[in-house]
Amino acid sequence: MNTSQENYLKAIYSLSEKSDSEFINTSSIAHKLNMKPASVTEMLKKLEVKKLVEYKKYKGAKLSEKGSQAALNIIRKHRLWEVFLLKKLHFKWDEVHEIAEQLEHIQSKELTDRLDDFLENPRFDPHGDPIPDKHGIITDNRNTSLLSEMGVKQSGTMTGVQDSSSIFLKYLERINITLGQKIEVLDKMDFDGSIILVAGEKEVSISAQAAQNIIIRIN
Amino acid sequence: MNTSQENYLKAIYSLSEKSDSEFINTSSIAHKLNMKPASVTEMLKKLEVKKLVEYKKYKGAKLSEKGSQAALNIIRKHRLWEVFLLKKLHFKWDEVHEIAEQLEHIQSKELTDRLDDFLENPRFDPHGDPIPDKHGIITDNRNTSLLSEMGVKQSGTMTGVQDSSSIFLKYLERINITLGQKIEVLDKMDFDGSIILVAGEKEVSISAQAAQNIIIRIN
DNA sequence: CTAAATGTTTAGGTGTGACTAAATTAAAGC
DNA sequence: GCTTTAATTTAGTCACACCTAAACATTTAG
Ligand SMILES: [Mn+2]
Ligand SMILES: [Mn+2]
Ligand SMILES: [Mn+2]
Ligand SMILES: [Mn+2]
Repeated sequence: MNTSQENYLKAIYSLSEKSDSEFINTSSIAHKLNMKPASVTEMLKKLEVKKLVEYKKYKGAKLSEKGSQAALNIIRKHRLWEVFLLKKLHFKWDEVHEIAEQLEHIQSKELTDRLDDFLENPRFDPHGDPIPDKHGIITDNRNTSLLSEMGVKQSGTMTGVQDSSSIFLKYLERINITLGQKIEVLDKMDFDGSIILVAGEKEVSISAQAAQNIIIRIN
Repeated sequence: MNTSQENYLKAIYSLSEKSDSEFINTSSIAHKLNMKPASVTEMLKKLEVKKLVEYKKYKGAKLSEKGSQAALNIIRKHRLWEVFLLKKLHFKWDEVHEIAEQLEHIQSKELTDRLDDFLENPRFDPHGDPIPDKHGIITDNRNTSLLSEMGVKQSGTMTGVQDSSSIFLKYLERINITLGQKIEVLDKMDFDGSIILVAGEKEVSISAQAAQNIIIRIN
C-alpha cells in the first residue's frame, strides 16, 4: 500500500465516524481528499481488489476489517507523531497536523511501537483525539459532547476539536479556548445559534459553526 | 522535488565523493539505485531542466550548486534521523539506515532544525559520517583513513564505515569492531590483502574487502 | 408517476517514473 | 587506424494516480 491509498482509507474511516449510513459515498470522499469523484471511483475498485473496502456501485464504500485495521494504524502513527512534535520538538498545536500528514506514512511497525514507548504511551493527541494502541484499540471512555450540543449553565473542560486546521486552532488560541480550558455555557442565541460562555475568567461569544467543532468533556 | 529525484541527487553526491572524475556516469548511478541505465538517462535530463545537475551526453552528470545543496539537505536529514533512532528510540546501529531512508524525505525545514537541536546538534551519525549543518556545511577535521590503507604498527580508533548495510554491520559487531573501538594493525598479508589487527584485547583477521569499508581515525 | 436535478461511473487522456530492445556512440585491443 | 566490445541513448510500453467530458443511475419535486 502507498501514501495515496492510505489517505483514502483514512478519509473513509474518518467519514464513517460521523456518518450514520454504512456506506460512504464517492463525492464525500472526493471532497475530503480534494479530488474528483471519478478518481475516487477508480481507487475504490482497486481497494476492493485488495480486500480493504467493500464497494457497491452507486452506493459507495465501507472499510473491511482489514481496511479498518490499516486505517487505525495510520491514525495511530499520525497522532503519535503529533505528540512527538508538540512535546519533544515544541511545535505549537496548530503546526503539528501538517507534518504528521507526512510522517504517518513511514512504514515500520517497530518504529511506531518504540515511538509510543518513548512518548510514554500517550492516550490523546494534541487536539484531544484518542490514540489507538498497537492492536488498533481505542479506549476513550470520556463523557464528551460538542459545544454546540451543550445546554445553558452546563460546564466542562475543552478536550478536543473536530477541525484541526491551523486557521481554526489559531482562532481558538486568540479567544483563549485551548485544550484543558474550563468553560461554562452562559447563553445560546436563538438568532444565529451563537453561544456565549465563560472561558477562565473572560466571557466570549462563539459562532454556531465554531461551536460545532469544539469538543467538551462534561463535568 | 519528490522521493525519486531526491534519491538520484543523493546517489550522485555519494558517488562524487569517491570518484575522482567530475562527471558521474549513467551506469554507476543505475547500479547504486538498482535501476536500468536507460531510466537514469531520462531522469538526468529532467534534473538538468530543473538546474539540479549538469548533464553531458555519454559523459554523465554532475551536481550543480543547487543540486549539491539539495543533496546535502537530504543527507543531513538522513543522518539526524539515524541519531534519533539510535539515541532516543534505542535501535541498533544496523537497523537505523533503512528507516532513515524513508524519514529523509519528510519535507519541513523547521522539523529538521528542531530535531537537530533536540538531539543537541550531533556532529556524526551512528556510522561515523559527519552531519551537515543547517547551511549544508560539513566540518569534519578528523584525520581518518581506510583500514585498508593503513600500514603495519599504525593504530587508531574505529570511527566509521563506508558500507551501512545490515549484513556488514552485524559482521563487524560479531568480531567486536564497533564505533570507538581502538585497533592496531599487526600484519598485512600479501597473499590476499587481508589484515590482522588487535581490536581491544582480541586479535582478528579481516579480509581486504571488509578493510576497504572501515574508517579509522589515526592516532 | 414521471421529469428534472443530482450524483456516479465509464471512456479516454495526461504526466511521472520505471522497463526492454534496438540504435548509436565511445573505448579498448590488435 | 580499424574493428570489436562495452556503455549510453532512443524508441516504444507499461502501471499508477490523477483529470475532463459524456453516459448512466438514483433521488427529488411537481
Ligand atoms: Mn492531525
Ligand atoms: Mn497523509
Ligand atoms: Mn544511513
Ligand atoms: Mn531515500
